[in-house]
Amino acid sequence: MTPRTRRRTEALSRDRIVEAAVELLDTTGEAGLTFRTLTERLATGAGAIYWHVANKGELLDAATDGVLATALTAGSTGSPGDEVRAVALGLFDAIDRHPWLATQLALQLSRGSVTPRIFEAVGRPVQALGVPEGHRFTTTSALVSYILGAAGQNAANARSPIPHPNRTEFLDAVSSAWENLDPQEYPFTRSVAAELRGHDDREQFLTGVDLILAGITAVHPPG
Amino acid sequence: MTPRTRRRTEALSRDRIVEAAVELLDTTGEAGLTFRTLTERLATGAGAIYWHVANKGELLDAATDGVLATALTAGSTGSPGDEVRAVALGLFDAIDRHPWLATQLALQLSRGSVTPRIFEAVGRPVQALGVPEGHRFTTTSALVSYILGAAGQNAANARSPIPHPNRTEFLDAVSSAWENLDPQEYPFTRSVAAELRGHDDREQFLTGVDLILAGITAVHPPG
DNA sequence: TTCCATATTGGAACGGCGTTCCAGATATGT
DNA sequence: ACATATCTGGAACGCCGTTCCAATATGGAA
Repeated sequence: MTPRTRRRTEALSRDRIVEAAVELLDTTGEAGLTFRTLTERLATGAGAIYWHVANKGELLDAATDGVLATALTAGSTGSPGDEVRAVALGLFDAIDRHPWLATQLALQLSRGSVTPRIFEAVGRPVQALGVPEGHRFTTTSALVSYILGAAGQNAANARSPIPHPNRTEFLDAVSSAWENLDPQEYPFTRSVAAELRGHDDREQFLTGVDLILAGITAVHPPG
Repeated sequence: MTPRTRRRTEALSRDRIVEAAVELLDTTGEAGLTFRTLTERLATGAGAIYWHVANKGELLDAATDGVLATALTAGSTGSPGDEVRAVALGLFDAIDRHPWLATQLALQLSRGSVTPRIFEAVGRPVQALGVPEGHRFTTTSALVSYILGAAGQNAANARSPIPHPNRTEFLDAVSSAWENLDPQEYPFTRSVAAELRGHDDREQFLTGVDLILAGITAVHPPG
């Protein structure tokens, strides 16, 4: 089964290309993935890559699909509320690990298989929560919007232009900036600058999920 | 006051450049704004533009600032809940009119003056809603996340790769696609495909805002 | 084993992008 | 009026995604 003539390097394949693309995206950011860096990393030429992948968009789609698949494999254990939290956290953490995911999800939501996958994962526990027919689509949409919006903002912070050595220092800087805003124009923002300091992103994200869950049970009381 | 020697064309200025950029973004999309189309539109050279604007990022920032300013001028009339709805709708409509805003807001949220402006507009009525100190930052963040997430998804649909002649046809196509999904893997998504048909984006967006408002009053009962 | 059609590869080349550079034109202060 | 600072237009640079194609590797038929 071993080919008589051994290849110089491991055979190129769509999977190997996508894997390298994800690695480049994770380590060097969205701007770090170019066909030139990719050809260098894979020790090949552009034409070879284009034989396996139609264009950069398809490459990004494939990268998104792969990462998303592992993010959405949540075991359906616990109450519907717990499951919503689990799915939400799965997406949040995936976007946190791969900030480029936020951009891609925003771009792909209109097409492709991304929307149904996310919708299914969030909608199932929503239905189990007792949301009546006719409200399930809207309710699930609201949750998905929040999840992607919050995770996206988090990702935006992650790929901030100015890199910050540690999180405390970063929060201090933003908090101080808020405290120095014009008191006439920004009274509220100034007043919550202290709350910003030392908050945990994940925890805050979950609090938001709970807020929406509370709204769901308030609007659609169980029983 | 009129200069002795009349200019061939109206004098170039930062404002005129930003104005042209917004127009190009609105009419030809994010990819339609290039320094070449801009020089053509303004009948000048690249160097002239770079004299007034540092780079493309600053140009996009300025365009975002301008559009956002008009979007956030909401008269504070009505109950706190109404005001939250008004601010949310203002942002939603602005992003609907200028789909490129969604991308820019996601990019700029970490820096610049964008975050405080939005935070202030949303946070003031949140405070008026009776949310106690220590919860205001998190609550406002949740609302902002939902607003930007939902509006962003809407914008993604707007700049869909395949242009759709009318909305009904577009919804029919997506709805049919959902109904044809694998029954084993996508039972929920299939079951809500009908709800997708004929829904109104703005209305659905507001329903989500109300859901969160209901959650806020449930978690922090007034009085 | 030899041969050939097909599958795959590497790299040169193309047009378009953001940006830089600079010679010249235009405005301003004395 | 002239010297200085401001502003302009366009050529050129390097990088991008993508296309094209000659060269190579592969696998079945003869």
